[in-house]
Amino acid sequence: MNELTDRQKTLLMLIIRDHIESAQPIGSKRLVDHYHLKLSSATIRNEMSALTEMGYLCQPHTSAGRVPTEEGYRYFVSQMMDQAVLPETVQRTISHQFHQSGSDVSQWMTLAASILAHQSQGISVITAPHIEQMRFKHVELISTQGRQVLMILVMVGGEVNQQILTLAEPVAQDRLSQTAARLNGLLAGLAEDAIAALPARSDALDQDILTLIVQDVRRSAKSVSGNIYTDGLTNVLAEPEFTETEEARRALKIFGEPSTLKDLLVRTTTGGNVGGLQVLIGGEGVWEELRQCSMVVARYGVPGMATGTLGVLGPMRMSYAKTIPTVRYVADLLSDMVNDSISGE
Amino acid sequence: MNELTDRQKTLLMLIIRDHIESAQPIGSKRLVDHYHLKLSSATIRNEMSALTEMGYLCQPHTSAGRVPTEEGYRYFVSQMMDQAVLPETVQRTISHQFHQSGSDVSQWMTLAASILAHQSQGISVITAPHIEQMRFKHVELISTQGRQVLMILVMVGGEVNQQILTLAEPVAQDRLSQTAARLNGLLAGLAEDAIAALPARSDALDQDILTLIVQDVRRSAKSVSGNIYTDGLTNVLAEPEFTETEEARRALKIFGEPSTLKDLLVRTTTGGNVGGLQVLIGGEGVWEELRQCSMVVARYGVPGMATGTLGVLGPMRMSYAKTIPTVRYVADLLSDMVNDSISGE
DNA sequence: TGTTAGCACTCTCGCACAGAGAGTGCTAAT
DNA sequence: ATTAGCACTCTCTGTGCGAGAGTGCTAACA
Repeated sequence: MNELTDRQKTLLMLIIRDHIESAQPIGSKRLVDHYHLKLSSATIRNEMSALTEMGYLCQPHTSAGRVPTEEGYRYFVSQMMDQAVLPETVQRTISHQFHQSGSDVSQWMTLAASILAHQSQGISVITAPHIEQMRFKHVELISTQGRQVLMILVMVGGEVNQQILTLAEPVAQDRLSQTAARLNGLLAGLAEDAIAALPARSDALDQDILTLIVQDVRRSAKSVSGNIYTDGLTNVLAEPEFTETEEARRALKIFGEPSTLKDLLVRTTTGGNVGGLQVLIGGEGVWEELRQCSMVVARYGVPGMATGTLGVLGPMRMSYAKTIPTVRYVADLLSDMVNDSISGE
Repeated sequence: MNELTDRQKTLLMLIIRDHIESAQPIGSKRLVDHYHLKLSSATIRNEMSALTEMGYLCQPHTSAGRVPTEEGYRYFVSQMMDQAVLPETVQRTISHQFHQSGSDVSQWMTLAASILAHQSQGISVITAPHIEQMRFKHVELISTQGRQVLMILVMVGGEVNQQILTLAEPVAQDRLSQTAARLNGLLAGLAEDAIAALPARSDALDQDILTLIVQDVRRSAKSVSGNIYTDGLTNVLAEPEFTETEEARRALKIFGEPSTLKDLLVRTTTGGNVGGLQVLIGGEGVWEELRQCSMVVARYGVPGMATGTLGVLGPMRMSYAKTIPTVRYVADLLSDMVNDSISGE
């Protein structure tokens, strides 16, 4: 397959780069003029014709310039994947922003989504890190008036769940505190199944709370990937391929339903090893709605402990040269932060 | 101003209602046919001409049907405001959904945003309830490995802040618990200024934590309105007035920048009393980007204690008959929930 | 053999133009 | 006060034509 001569290669790269910028079909004459090539347009035409035959280019109609095919984009991406590096100044800016921000996971996520969207001019999506082995760390019971009790559950890794319980009858704060203390001693470091396997408690209140804790831990563990953060929805509306609102609508609708979105991210990255970065071009034949779009996705986190997915969606014509290194850099950054927050425990 | 005859009134209402449905200029003939009026098209034309002169209607061009002006919409809304009621079945569905959902504020918000967007086919926006007098309820300090400490701060009303502190030196969980207990006794029910006015503590750790608590409470109180929840961004893309992407983009861009959005909501509802519902038509001359849009906004919550804002943005042609009662109903519902959660303390 | 100049061909895009259709305003009759 | 009739205006749609851009092919050239 890879029988491209050097000249064809550079030509192809040039065409794609130009088309990404200009959003227009690229003609032979234009190419010569624009890049001061030492070749005539006729030669270029021959090469273009060859590239078209090989499936890297196509023409919207008989007498228009060439436009990259999905295959063309794939080649383009595979070629520039390694060499694309984020300028150090940008790296510093981003890392600075992260260190400025709070230490709250949801703040990281929002920030990362914002950075990705802004840098890539696309739509960014991130799932919060999912703790794969959810382990109990601490529970706190705070009485409010009457039978309402605020339960705060802290997991190893820093995830905090809060929930309001309604007990059968009012219980004094003292007793609640004792219960919490007992359970803290009992459950420290245990995973869901271990907790569920514990023998029944003699104290009824203990037992009730215990049941609720199991429920809560289980719910946490089940949510395949936590919350989804997204940003930059309006970025793509500026792109010429979306002047037809219908196209834009179809793509954006995916982001309306969180469940679909989650599904998309999960499917695209099942088994993807952290650090590996995937570029999905034109929906890869699977996602009909995204036929005109590309996604750059990566997993981040610590495998086996806590991982999440992040990505950028944009038109197939998006600036891979910017998006790919940005996604990679942010993924690495988040991995570090997750790592710190785990090993810090 | 209000010199409309009964016939003009019904005619105006009919025209606007029809235009909201059809999105097209309404002609005299069409009106007669469609609604089986006992009048001829010529009579209608005279009346329409009068309504046009009074500023309630206008024509896109000399020989097209009539389209409501902003003034026309205002009249329409003022007339139907009172009588618009949400069908009981819908009310039940909504209230059911709320009672099904968790007791977490962020869950309420997401749900409310989703319901509003879905019912009104517009873009919904809600600010989380802002506790106006932030009062301390409980603090919890949980040691993690090393000098990192997870501080969980609970406010009266159930708001929970979590934060990771880095102490100067490692401190055992025992000592942290004692500190927390001391502070809990000391600070219960106090507001920010009262905490700040306390005399310095003899214990250095106590003092440090105290300072951080003040900071945190202050930060909570300062965030004019908590998080912003929004939904239904893609709904409006279906509307014909947004086939020109440029228009859509301008309106949607507002929702890209949370700060702008917050500003918008705050400005539109300053001093607005809870329960009062405002309809802003065509940006009211202030919001250039929203010239083609309308907003239905309301405040909810308990004045002086905790309030928030919610609203729906849609094209000027949006279905006020559905949106207004929905916004009102959801606002009331949220007010009740906020009320319960406060008085329950 | 690879490259280039030239040329005929094709297809889109923009524009002008005409006719249909819808709606109006006005006037005169009821 | 209402209505029928009519002339007028304006948009919308489809058609046709010329300009422009780009191609593929052939023949000449290094």
